[in-house]
Amino acid sequence: MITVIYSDSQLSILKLIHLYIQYVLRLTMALSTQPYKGARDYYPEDKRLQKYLFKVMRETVERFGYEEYDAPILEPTELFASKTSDEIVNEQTYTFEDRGGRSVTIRTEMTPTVSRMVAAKRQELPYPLRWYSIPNMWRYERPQRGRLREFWQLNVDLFGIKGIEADFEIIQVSDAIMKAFKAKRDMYTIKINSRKLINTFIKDILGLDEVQSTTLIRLIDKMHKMDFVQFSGQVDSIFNPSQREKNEPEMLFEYLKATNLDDLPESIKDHESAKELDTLLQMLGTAGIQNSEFDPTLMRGFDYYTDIVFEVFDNHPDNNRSMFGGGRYEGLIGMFGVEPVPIVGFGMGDVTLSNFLELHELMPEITVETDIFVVFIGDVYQRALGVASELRQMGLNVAIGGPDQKTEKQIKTAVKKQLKYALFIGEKELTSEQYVIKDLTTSNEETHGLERIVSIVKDYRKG
RNA sequence: GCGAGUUUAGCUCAGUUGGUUAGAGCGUCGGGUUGUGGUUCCGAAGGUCGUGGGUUCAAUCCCCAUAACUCGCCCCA
Repeated sequence: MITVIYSDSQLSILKLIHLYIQYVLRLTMALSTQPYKGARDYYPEDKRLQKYLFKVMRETVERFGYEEYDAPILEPTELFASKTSDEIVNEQTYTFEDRGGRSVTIRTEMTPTVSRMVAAKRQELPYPLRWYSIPNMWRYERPQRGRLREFWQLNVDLFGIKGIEADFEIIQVSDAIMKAFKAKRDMYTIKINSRKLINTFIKDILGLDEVQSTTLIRLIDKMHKMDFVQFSGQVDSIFNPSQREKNEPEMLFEYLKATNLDDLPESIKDHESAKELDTLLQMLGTAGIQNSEFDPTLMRGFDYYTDIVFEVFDNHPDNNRSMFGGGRYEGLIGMFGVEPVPIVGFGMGDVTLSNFLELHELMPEITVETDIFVVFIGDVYQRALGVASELRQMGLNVAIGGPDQKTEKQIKTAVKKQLKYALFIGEKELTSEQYVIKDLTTSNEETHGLERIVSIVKDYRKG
C-alpha cells in the first residue's frame, strides 16, 4: 500500500488538470443534438400537426367502415426477402441479428405484415374485410425532398372483392381523404390505368416476350423523365427487327398517346380490361370525382400490381409529382399456404402529404392541447392548485405556473406556449370565487365564476 | 452507390481581395413597474467562423481530406 501525500499547491494543480480534462471532454465528446439522419424529432408543435393528419385520415376511412390494426415494427427477414427484390432487402433495409442469432428487419412496408395477419385468420375473418393502419417505416436510403428514412404511411386495404367495385371504393376513399384535407378539385388529379390491359397489349397483341415486356414496362414508367426522341429510340431497341417491320413501335406509341379509352388502338379497344376501366371511370364520374382520368403510361413499379393501378398527382407547378397511389395486387397471402384473397389498397405517406398541404396552404393552425394556464398571484399556490383540480374535473386541460415563478414570468410562459387563456387567481378571487380570465390573444379580461369560465373555454375549443 | 450546393452566436444571416478585440436582427438572461405578457427604454451573457491536415511570418478566408445538412441521380416495396 502506497500513500501519496499532496501539498496544497499540488492539489490545486491536480484540480486544474481535472478541470482541463473535463473541458476537453466536453469539446470532443459532446453529444450531437441532431436526430438520426433521415428521421425527425417531433417537438410538441410538430406532433400536433401529425396528430391532425392522422385524425383526418382515421375519421375519413372509418366513415367507410375501415378498422384499424397494428403490428410489430420488426419482422423476420425472410418475410421481406421472400417478396421483395434482393437489392431492396440488402441495401435499403435495416436488418440485423437479434441476441438469439435470428435475422430481423425493420418494416419497410406493411404489405408482408398485413398479409401474414390475414393469412393467419384467413377462414374466420369477415369479408369484405376493410382494414387500415398508420405505421411508421424505415428505409435505408439517401434522404431528399419528400423522402426520408423514417416516415409514416396510411395503409388502406379492401380484401375479398373480385370486381371493379373494390377499385372504385379504394379510389373513392383516397379522394375523400384529399377532400377531408380541404383540397380542391383542381389541386390534384387521379390517374388510372390497368396493368392487365397494357400487359395484354404488349404480350398478346405485339407478341413481346417476358424479358422485352419487363424492360418496356420499366421504360414506360420513366418516359416522362426524358424527351420523346430519346424515349422512342430506347423503345425501338427493345423490339426485334421483325417486330419493327410490322410497325409495332408505332402501334405502341399510338397506345401510349391515348388520353381516353376511345383513342386506344382498335385491336385492344374491346378488351374486357378496357371495358372495366370504362365502368370504373363512369362510376367515379357519377360519384363526383371528375378529376380522375385514364393514363396509359401509369405503371407504378414493375411486378407488384396485377390489374387496376392509380396515382394521385399534385397539380401544383412546384411539386408536379405523384403523391401516393395504389391498386390491385396479389399480396402474399398465398405464401402462407392458404387460399389467396383479392386485395385492392393504397398507401399514403405523411411526408409527401405534408408537402402538398404546405404548398397549397392547407395546413391549419393547430391549437395547443392545454386550454387554460393558471397564474397565481401572491402566496396562494396551494389554493390555486385546488381551483385547477376543479377545472379539470369540469373537463378542461389546465396547466399552472411554477411554484416559485413571479406573475410576469407565469404570463410569459403561457404566451410562449401559445395558450389562448390565462386564469388569474389571487386572494381577491379566492374570496369572491370570481376569477379573472384573460384572452391572451386580445388582452381582453373578464371576471366570472368557474362554470362560466368553463363554458367560455369550451366554446372556443369547439370553434 | 454517384453528383451539386451549403456549414460563421440558440435561430436567420452579414463579413474579411489572408493582418490585432468577427458583426446585425430575432431569441435568451437581468433591470426601469411588488396583481398582468406580447409594444418602449437601459444593460448583459453567448462564437477554438463544421472537423482534421497543408500553404504562409500570419488562415474564419487559399488548397486537400472528412462529416453533417439541402437538392438532384440511381432506386422506389
